[in-house]
Amino acid sequence: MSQTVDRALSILPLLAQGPADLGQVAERLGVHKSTALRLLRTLHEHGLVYRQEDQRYRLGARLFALAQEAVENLDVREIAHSHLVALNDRCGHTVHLAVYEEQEVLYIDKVESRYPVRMYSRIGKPVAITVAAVAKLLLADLTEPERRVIAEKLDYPMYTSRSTPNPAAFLKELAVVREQGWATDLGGHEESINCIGAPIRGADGRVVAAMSVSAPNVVVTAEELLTLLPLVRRTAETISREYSGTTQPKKV
Amino acid sequence: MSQTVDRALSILPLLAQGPADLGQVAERLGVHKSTALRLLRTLHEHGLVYRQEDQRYRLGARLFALAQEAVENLDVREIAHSHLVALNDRCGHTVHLAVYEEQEVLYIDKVESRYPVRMYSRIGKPVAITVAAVAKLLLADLTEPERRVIAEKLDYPMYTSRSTPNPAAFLKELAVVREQGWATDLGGHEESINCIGAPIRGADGRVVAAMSVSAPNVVVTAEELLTLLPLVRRTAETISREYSGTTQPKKV
DNA sequence: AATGGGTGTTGCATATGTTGCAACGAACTT
DNA sequence: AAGTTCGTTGCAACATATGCAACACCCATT
Repeated sequence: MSQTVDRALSILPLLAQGPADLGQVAERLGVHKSTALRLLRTLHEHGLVYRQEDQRYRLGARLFALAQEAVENLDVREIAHSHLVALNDRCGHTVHLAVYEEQEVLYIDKVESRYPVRMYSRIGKPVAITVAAVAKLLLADLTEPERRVIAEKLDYPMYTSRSTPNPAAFLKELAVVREQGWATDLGGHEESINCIGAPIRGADGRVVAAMSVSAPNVVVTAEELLTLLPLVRRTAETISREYSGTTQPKKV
Repeated sequence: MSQTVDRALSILPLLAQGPADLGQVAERLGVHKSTALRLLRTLHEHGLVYRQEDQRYRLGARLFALAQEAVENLDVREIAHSHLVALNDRCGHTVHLAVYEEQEVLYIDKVESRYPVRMYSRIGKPVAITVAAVAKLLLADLTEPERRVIAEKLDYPMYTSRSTPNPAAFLKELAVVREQGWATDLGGHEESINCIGAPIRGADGRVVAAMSVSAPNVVVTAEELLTLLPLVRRTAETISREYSGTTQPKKV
């Protein structure tokens, strides 16, 4: 809606791919060098862009700080955190919390496994949306037309032989998840890693977040992991209740 | 330099403090509501701002993704990571990697402690600059006038009785660190937590990053932690060598 | 040494894009 | 049903961002 701001913001994803000099930025933006310079300067003043010694620009430090503050202000995260830690204490595995936002699912909290073999993931990292247990839970709660539209739009990378292969399979899986109220990812993302997850609901019953427990085969088999399901579901329900409680007196 | 972009970007730190509605944003920005609306819309299109159900705006998901991509593109981090993990394997404690940028020191990587008692920190979080071992290392490498200017500008919160109290003490500490080539934080941030750190240098000898090992008193005493110093310094030197190697053929 | 291409940078006139206004609509209170 | 409050839209006036051309600078080449 605002051309100038639009151009300035387009620089960010561009720099996310790697550092670039003024000429490159101007070219890829389709504007004159002097224009690009002024936009970059403004971004720089706000700390979103950093100028390294070789004069090239890259993303700046304030971005981290902003993302940091943002995540700490999420209500669900705050409420859920202690419960996630408690769950980790009991089972020892990696625990994740994720939300859905604008076509993306992303982790907003994580408690690391106590076992030496850990799975790779990071807060803020977009989730493998077609296979992750938390993604299935969050998408399963959308309306049927929404689910169809998104399922069609997605890519279906075959991380492993057990990855969700296409929209039809994904929609079917979402229906199952919706029905049973929990989800799994059995080697669909990484051959040797299994997850089980459960939804966290707001006062109106809608899914506001999803949590999961992940563990590699070498630590526990899929069957053993599934025995934790009741515990995971109870934890999710506890968080749901607490979250509903605090948000019931809906502030305006 | 660009008024429109400047205004738009000023919205981000504003929303970092918590969600706000259109009126609040317009007021705190000092512009008309319609103007604020258009800026917010542009930010929204780029995913930097999210509109929650109650119509209020808060920071959006893409911020995380951007910060994520940015951190993964840092050369030092990539080179250092495996060494940090190896160090953690050997000693079990929390390992941090930090850089200095525009008056701030921030963590860009972290390997969690294997012990149940962990210290709180998060990648992207600005470091307690007056006490942290990594901060001392990074600042100690600046020129003398730079150090003086920064030391004067900083706040000196007394986290504990052993926190650095004022600019003079800080400058003195930096001189020591600069001389000896390593740094400590013995209960200066959290009474019960000690850290030891070492610098990572580029080909020209300048400090490009700093790493540290942190452990709470309940796990190891400060003396025991100090026995790890040679190991930490060796690791930092290994990383320095590898980093210098890759950046020697200075790209233009 | 001097020249040439490659950067990033500045001042300026033009016109493009942004602004505030006022009026509308929707949702919620009284 | 009238009265708030909030978000939204179209429009005309103005301020602001734009591209240009010229400059400054650094490095490599001759």
